[in-house]
Amino acid sequence: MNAARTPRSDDPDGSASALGDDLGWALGTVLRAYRNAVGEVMADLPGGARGYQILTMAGCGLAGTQLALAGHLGVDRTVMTYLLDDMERAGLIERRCVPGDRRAKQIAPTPCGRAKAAELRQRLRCAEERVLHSLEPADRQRFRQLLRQVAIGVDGPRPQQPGCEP
Amino acid sequence: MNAARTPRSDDPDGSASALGDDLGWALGTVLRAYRNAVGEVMADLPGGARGYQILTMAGCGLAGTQLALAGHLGVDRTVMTYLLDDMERAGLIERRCVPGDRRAKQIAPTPCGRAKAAELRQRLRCAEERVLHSLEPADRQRFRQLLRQVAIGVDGPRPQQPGCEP
DNA sequence: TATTGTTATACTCTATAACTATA
DNA sequence: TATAGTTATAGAGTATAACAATA
Repeated sequence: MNAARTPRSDDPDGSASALGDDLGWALGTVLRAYRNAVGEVMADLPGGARGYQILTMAGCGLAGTQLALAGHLGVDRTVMTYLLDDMERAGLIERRCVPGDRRAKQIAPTPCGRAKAAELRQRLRCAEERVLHSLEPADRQRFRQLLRQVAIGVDGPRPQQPGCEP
Repeated sequence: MNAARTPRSDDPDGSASALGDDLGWALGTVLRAYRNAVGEVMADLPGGARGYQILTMAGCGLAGTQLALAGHLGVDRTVMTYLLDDMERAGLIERRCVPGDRRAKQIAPTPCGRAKAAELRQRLRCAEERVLHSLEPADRQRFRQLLRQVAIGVDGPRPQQPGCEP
């Protein structure tokens, strides 16, 4: 099932083993599949999957300011403005004043936004499971856990690996 | 370590547990980190990480025609034309005639392209490991394996999950 | 008639720069 | 002076449509 780790005579530069270990290809392929699967579920939600993520964060009271939200989602603050404009127009979130800093805006879900997120949650979960259908249930949980650990860790320190940049 | 699965009184709609299980956020975050880490390694390679993937495929003799390559990489065939134009200009690949179909082009690496891919392989692997640094070595292998299994499986059948679309 | 590849064009997404208002 | 947010503009990346050559 795994690509061979030992060099073969017809593969002197290790291309073959590199194929199966290409993290970039696998990540890109899975994210593309995710977008396809989730796209229809999120079709009528402003911002799509990202709009859902904002609603979820805001639902936990963890959204914070627009800048914090932009950092969490990995987009520029200007993108966040457009995104929140759309969501506010749709009545899903509201911009509240932050006590103590009149520049910043606190992002909070409206009751309608909460309801929408709760409605989508189940359908999203199903779409996600379809993406992971080639894993057995136990492996799906394991995969989710590992992926989440990687995602949380990427903002942390990036220690030099031994044997790199010799 | 895991988000709570049981409903809590201050989280009636399950937002909190949904946070840690959001596959889309985790995938997006990890892919973004991957691009940041790998970007500098692939800076001078036409097509970046995608150019590397093409070289790797072609190095194994698995690249096939431009259309097959485009499908594997998940891009439009027109994008593939531009991409291969750049790589051909840089002397990394060449378009060969396919015996039996004079419309199609077989993509093959030049010796220079092979050497470039081999040179980048080690540095790429190091960059990838930095992205995965929050996992222990054993978990990194496990994660790579699971991710690859998902990626390979996404093109297969998408069976209906029980409990979905009721 | 359908398919492979190319070219020209248009669109989408995102970032950069300049601005206002606060700190 | 620096920061949060907005707006206008420009850029990168991608897709759509039309085309030529071939099946």
